[in-house]
Amino acid sequence: MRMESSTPTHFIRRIIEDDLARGRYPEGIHTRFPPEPNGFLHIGHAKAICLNFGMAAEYRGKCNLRFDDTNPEKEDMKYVDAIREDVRWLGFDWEDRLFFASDYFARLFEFAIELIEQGKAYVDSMSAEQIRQYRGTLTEPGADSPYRNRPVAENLELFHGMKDGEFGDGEHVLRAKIDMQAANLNMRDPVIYRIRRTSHYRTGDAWCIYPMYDFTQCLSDALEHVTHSLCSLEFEDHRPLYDWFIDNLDTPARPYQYEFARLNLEYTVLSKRKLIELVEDGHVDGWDDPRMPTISGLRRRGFTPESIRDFCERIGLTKSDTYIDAGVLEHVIRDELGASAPRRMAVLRPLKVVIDNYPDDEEELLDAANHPQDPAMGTRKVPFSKVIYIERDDFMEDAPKKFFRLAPGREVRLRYAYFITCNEVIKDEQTGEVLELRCSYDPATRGGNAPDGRKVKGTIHWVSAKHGRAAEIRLYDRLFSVANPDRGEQDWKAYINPASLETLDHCLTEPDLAPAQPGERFQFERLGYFCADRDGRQAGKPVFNRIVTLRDSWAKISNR
RNA sequence: AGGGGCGUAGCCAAGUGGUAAGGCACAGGGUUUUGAUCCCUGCAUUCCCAGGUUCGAAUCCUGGCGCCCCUGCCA
Repeated sequence: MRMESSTPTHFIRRIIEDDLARGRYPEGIHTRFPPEPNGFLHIGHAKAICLNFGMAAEYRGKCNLRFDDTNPEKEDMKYVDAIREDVRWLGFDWEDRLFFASDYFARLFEFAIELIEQGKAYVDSMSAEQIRQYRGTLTEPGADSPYRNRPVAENLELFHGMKDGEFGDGEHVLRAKIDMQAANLNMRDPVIYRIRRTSHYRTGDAWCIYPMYDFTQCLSDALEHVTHSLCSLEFEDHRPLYDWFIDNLDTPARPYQYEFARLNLEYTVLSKRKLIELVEDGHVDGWDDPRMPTISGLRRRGFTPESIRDFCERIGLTKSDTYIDAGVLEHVIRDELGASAPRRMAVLRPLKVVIDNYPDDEEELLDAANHPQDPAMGTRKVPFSKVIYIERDDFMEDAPKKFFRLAPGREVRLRYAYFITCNEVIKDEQTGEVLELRCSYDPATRGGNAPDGRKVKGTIHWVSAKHGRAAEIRLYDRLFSVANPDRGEQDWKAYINPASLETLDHCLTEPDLAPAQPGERFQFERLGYFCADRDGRQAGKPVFNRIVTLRDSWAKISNR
């Protein structure tokens, strides 16, 4: 149950409340989510999305979606489309505030001119290699570029020349003139414009110079009147630079940057580079492979927007490096689906059961509740007949006392149906494999209760052989076999779990499941939560993804 | 001549000088036609360490230790 005890507070919320209390933002706060459209969003981005849109919603402010697209070499429209879809799917709305840094290229250029005119930026004509050498190191100061004191007029002429395509890539860059001795490397005359003769996915060949992140981010924030610019910890060192541009330029607003720790999740990786590698090397089936920590992967797996928002709320927000226990993600989806998913029966690994004393041609429809705690979800009819299939795991020939399921001579309840007792085990003479069970049923127990008050400890699920429908079911396990693949002795890829996908091709479901639409979620009783996959359309039979298993205390007991 | 951050339970995380919230996980018990759900109960004499200030310290001071980030014309 979500017995939330007051919304958890965190330092960002405190900063905002303090600002509001001081009356600093009579128009309300303004945040933004600024992804670069060079890949797909993952659960780590969800944390930032929930924070930015969440704070805006909570304090009746606004949140923009802004594509930070200043590097033409990596960006593409297909990513902006995917990102828009993912943010919207998560439940957030940027209304009419969809922005692109590339729309600011002209204004950013003017800001650069303004800096040059003030003598606070210069065109440097050293090579990338030289610039690196002049930058110094972590412990040694940098040295001024010989071009550092170029006259303003010359800088202006050169910068216009850069813009007009008079130079090749790398011939010149524009640098902010700050302090080559600064202890903070970011302040050692950072490059703010570079020449790149590459078509931009939005501006085409209109520009051949592109602004750098540090210059773009703060000014874009200012242009959009962002009040609280929230980003991850690795940009803490960039804050002085962020402030420097804002302080030295005539901007329409004064945004402030605050940093929080990014998400790390056990048993997966959350870096764009690694995710790309998983896709390109074929370790997974694409960006939306249900094993991927991408938003699209989680969506296809069967996670709901609500569960992901709940996750982001539960993990907290601080500045300390964290590794979130994989159990938290499992918990949020179980929690939601436990309350909302209709129950159905499906058998993953069928074992034939013949009920000898049941009439050969008879069949009947039994009432089954769609949800044990929620009568409002109604009931359905489940067909029953002489031959059924049960889960192979629900039968043991030599069962320990603690095993409550079916075994020779033991009686169990077939959910919503009858008590049955196992009388005979038919095995393959060669292999010893159990082929089928011969059982008898007690007609008096129809519906699952014995008039004589007799109790059975086990209740198992089943599907009528005659009425069951074939289905393919995909079981997913963790993508990596260790909690922190980044932190091991070996390369992270050495820890990829080779058994992260198990496809079961001969599953049987109750007939009600045959028309399941892609995206529909169910609890298969006693097994877990499952989501119909789009592949079912082509396959001609339904395909279900296992979202997560049910908690299984028997597994814990039997593993001991 | 390095700079910037962070250390509270297995994992997260409240706490801001008044005697360690909460969640996940885990363990035990109860209810149960899902070994599910739900409901109880337990789970830090102590907050990275050592000194100090104080009637009183996770909170303040001093000194250590550990971990993360920073030397792209990426973001």
